[in-house]
Amino acid sequence: MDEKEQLDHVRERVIETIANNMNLYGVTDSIGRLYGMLYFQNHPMTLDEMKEELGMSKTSMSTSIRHLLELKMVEKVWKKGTRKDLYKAEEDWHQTFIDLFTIKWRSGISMNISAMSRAIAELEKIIESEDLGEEVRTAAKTDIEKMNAALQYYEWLNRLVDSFESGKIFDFIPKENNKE
Amino acid sequence: MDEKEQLDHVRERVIETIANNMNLYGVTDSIGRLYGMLYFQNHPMTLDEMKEELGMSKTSMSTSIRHLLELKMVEKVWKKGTRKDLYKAEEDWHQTFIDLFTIKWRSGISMNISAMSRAIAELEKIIESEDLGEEVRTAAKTDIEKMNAALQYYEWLNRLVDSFESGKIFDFIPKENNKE
DNA sequence: CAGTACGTTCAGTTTATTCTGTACGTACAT
DNA sequence: ATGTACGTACAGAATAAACTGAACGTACTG
Repeated sequence: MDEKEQLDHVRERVIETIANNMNLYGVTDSIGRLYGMLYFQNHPMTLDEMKEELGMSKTSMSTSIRHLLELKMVEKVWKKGTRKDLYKAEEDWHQTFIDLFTIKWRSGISMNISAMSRAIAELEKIIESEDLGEEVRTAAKTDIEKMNAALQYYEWLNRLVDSFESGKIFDFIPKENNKE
Repeated sequence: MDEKEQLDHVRERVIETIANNMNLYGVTDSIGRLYGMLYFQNHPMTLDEMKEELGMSKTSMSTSIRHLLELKMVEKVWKKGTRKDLYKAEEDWHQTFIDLFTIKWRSGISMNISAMSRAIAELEKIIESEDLGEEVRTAAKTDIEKMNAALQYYEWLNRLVDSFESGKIFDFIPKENNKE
């Protein structure tokens, strides 16, 4: 068997594994495959080249790349002389991981925090009502407790994401493992 | 307006927010809603009660609960006297977060690590071939480099998940925030 | 000013996922 | 044993997501 073929075959298998893994990040297989392909390509690619390489429509390449751009897994590259847009894969996966978390989680967290806070305030107002059945008051109180617990969690999560974003997480879990 | 209604309304809104957020964890809306509902219910529930409460089929409840069980977001509760299965929501969200990560990521990580390792070994074997075009050799070498970088990332991720699973992450990011 | 080479929007189609109702198996009760 | 109450497998229907090709807008080219 030809070595070039072997090489391609190994590459493809690895790309498939990467794509598969990227499901965990909330990314579809085909977008994952696109990323994997770009990662092993040693030069930025145009949409047409991607389309060619993956045998998919240009539309798909366009939307997939946009998706990857939003997640900062891919960046646009400028090259004079060509009118086509060029894209390359972000190579630092630690950074990719962090960006992904930051982008996807941050807004969700803050939405939850504000929703919980608002809800707690409303429940506290309800509790103040004079004419209130005892069982309703108890229910409101336990709800408030649960929401406070949730709030505490979201704030913890926020601090976790902070430590990702600032890179401080690497003080705690270093990129290089010295231990073994 | 009746206070009981208000209470229910607030609760529902919060549940909706939670469900929405759980998308980030790779869980569908309706499963998220089921979890949220269970979280605010102050007693374990049967499948029939859930079905009633959410207005969905019992089949859905059964499969959704199984899903939540797998993620350890819900646990089965025993109560003598009834033949029905009872389920309650895991209340500690920090723990839930950790379990989720551990369960969903661990296997993916190790699959990737082994896939990468195997691929690297194969490429190194290819490089050893005497009759090998120079450009193929170079390509193989850069691929190996990229795979090594990926490997380093996965090992980092594994150590991160370790710190979640062991609870050591809380030494670094404490559950209670003392700072502000 | 055409003319061409791009990327992207949009509507329709295909494919995958979620949801439901019926049917089934098991375990307990009588 | 017979009946009943439960959870779940399974197949089909409803819903959502991914993918495509044609049409469009923009920007560069001659």
